[in-house]
Amino acid sequence: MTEAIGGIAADALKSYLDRIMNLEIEKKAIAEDIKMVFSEAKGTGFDTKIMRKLLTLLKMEEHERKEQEELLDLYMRAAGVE
Amino acid sequence: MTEAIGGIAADALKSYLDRIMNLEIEKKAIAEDIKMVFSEAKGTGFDTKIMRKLLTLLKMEEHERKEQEELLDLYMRAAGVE
Amino acid sequence: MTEAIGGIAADALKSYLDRIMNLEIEKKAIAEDIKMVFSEAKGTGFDTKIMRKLLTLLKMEEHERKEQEELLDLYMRAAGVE
Amino acid sequence: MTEAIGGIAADALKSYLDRIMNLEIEKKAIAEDIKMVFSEAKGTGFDTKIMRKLLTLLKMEEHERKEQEELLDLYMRAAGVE
DNA sequence: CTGCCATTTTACCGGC
DNA sequence: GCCGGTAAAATGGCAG
Repeated sequence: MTEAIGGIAADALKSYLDRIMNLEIEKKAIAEDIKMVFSEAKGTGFDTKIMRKLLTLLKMEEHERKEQEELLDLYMRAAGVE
Repeated sequence: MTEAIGGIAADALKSYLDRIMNLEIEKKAIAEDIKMVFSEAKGTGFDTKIMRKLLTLLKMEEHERKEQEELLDLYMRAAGVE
Repeated sequence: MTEAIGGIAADALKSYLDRIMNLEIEKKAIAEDIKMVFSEAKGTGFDTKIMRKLLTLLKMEEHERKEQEELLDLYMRAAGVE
Repeated sequence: MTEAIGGIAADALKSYLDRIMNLEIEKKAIAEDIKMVFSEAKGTGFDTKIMRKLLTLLKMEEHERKEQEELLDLYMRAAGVE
């Protein structure tokens, strides 16, 4: 890395950084698209917060979900929540 | 043929969820690409940690520039310059 | 605001900004303390993620909680999740 | 006298939750104070939006300085300067 | 496997 | 009073 300044390495580095930045721009654009879909859904009366929760659950395996619920239940009882 | 379940347009909901899930897949693919570029850079001897720091600095400079412009805008508006 | 530069208003502004920044420092310190408690809890074997969920639930009114659950349920059925 | 519920030290859990909740109350109080300062500033004719922008710029400059130092550190280490 | 960093989610504030 | 954007918190993922 010490020869990076003014050498071939510097060009390579710039190239890598450029590629990354461009990809990040693309990624950001898609994130925008996602936001727009949510916004559209909201405009037709859907609750986006619930939609997000639903998406999370869809990604989760069932046993994983059950496990979490049980643990939460246990903690609630331990904390004295009825 | 929108089937309503409990007052919810089921088809519309499914469509939104589908679109979002597909966009998320695309986004993830780009994230993978970024990772690969880093990995390639690492393979040619670059320090990814330094690369990341450079990227954050570059982004911050850009962001700062933007903030300053916005501030100037606000000032002008506050001063009655339309 | 246009007389702000070099006038009394500038001093007032600085004073406000200072007060705010100091308060933000205090706030941040407390946030650190909270993190430390979580970290301590984790060290004695508790699952901090579940603890956070529990805290959220404790802050929520019961009817509010029920409402959200029912809505989620409705959406799940609408989306065809069994 | 730690009572165990399902293998959970109930007293310990309650204690952690209490400490966290109290700290959160303190934090919230400071947040209120900050709000009051903004409100006071607004009352004397300042534009809170501009104030917020200034604060973000100030924070960003500080942050950037820090990042640059860290980057320099990294460079030196990469160059074998310990 | 632990700590760090990015992304995501949540809460807040100001405007309409 | 809602809604949009903006800052803080929390979750998840990654490198070391």
